[in-house]
Amino acid sequence: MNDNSILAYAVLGLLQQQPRSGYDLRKIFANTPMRTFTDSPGAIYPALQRLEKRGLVRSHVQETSGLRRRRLFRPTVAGTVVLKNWQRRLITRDDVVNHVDELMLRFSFMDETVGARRAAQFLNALAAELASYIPTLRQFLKAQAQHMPLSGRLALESGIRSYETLLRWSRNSIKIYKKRKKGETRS
Amino acid sequence: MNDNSILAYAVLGLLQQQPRSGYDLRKIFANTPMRTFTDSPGAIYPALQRLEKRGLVRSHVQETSGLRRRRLFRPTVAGTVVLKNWQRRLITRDDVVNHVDELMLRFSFMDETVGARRAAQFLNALAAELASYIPTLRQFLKAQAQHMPLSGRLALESGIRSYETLLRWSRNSIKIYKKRKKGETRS
DNA sequence: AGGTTCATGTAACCCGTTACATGATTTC
DNA sequence: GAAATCATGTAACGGGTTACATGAACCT
Repeated sequence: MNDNSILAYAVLGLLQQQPRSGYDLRKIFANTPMRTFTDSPGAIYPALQRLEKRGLVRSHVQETSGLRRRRLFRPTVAGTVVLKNWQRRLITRDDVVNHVDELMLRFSFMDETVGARRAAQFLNALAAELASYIPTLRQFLKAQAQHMPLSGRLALESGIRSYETLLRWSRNSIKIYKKRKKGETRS
Repeated sequence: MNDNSILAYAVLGLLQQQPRSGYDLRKIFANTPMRTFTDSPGAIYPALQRLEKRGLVRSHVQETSGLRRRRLFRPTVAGTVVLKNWQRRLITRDDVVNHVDELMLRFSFMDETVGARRAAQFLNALAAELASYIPTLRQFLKAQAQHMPLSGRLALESGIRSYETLLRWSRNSIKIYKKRKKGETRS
């Protein structure tokens, strides 16, 4: 079977927090910083149907009195497993080059699913991959700068800075997890 | 007719620099920081066919002696117009939220197509849109932080920092364009 | 002669986009 | 009772992904 789409994983992560309807998900994708995901019904409802067909979520119509009919979805045990396995995948160069958004999505639900220890491990792996990737970009820029127009050079510089910011963020976040761990063992 | 895909615009921009074959493009997408684009033949060759069907590029087989046959593509006048119009589009909130990559691609060929003045205008518009968008993210984080798990908070913080870095980059780049302009008028 | 690289393609599949459609419930 | 919102769907379309396929030229 195929891998789930990134939208499907976003849905699975949100359902992990609490049961929600398709419309609930659409509202989240429309009104929060998760608006990078589509809130189109033509994407959400088919995605939910696929998840259910694959046995990763279960749904039943809510039949409380006076309310509009809502189909509530919640993850199955298999769905939770699939979500966790996705989050625990090794971080590859390809992830860093082409799928940073997916990496951040994997991370954003980690506390609630695989726990703080795993989250910190994830950050360490991410920092390592970034620390190895960034120099290759800097090297390319240095070698090619003279042959590139100003806008091209600047565009590349922008990409590099973005990765550097992400590296600083991940190192800083690692510290925060360490601090919190200390606080917990003491209390 | 439909808009061209972002891959199609990347191709069009590269052909604007010099005539290239599908294989040339694949090598660029495989071996340079433009590797965010696919180098799959199943994407490149159909994209070139569509561009030709739409009259935006023209191709002819290179018939030099002793070489492997190569189909060289170059933009038509219409293709150049379409590329420039795409680059000159107004920057929207939606661009900043969902299509930053496309914005950077638009910018990266600007010197060679619409010129330095337009590039500087683009940066000003980008900085303005970012300066208006970032506070809404900060506000959301402040309001929701207490209801969010640590990893969720951090993921959002990462997104905000990325936008802040982009804003700093654009302001810095504006300065560089101003400096270069001064130098040119003086010389 | 055989392997590698060059070079160009095709076809099935998946899924997000866009647009349309329907009806119930709340609100004024 | 009209408009807005809630809520869930469907269908055509486009284009990237994956995998397969073919053959010429170059290298050893």
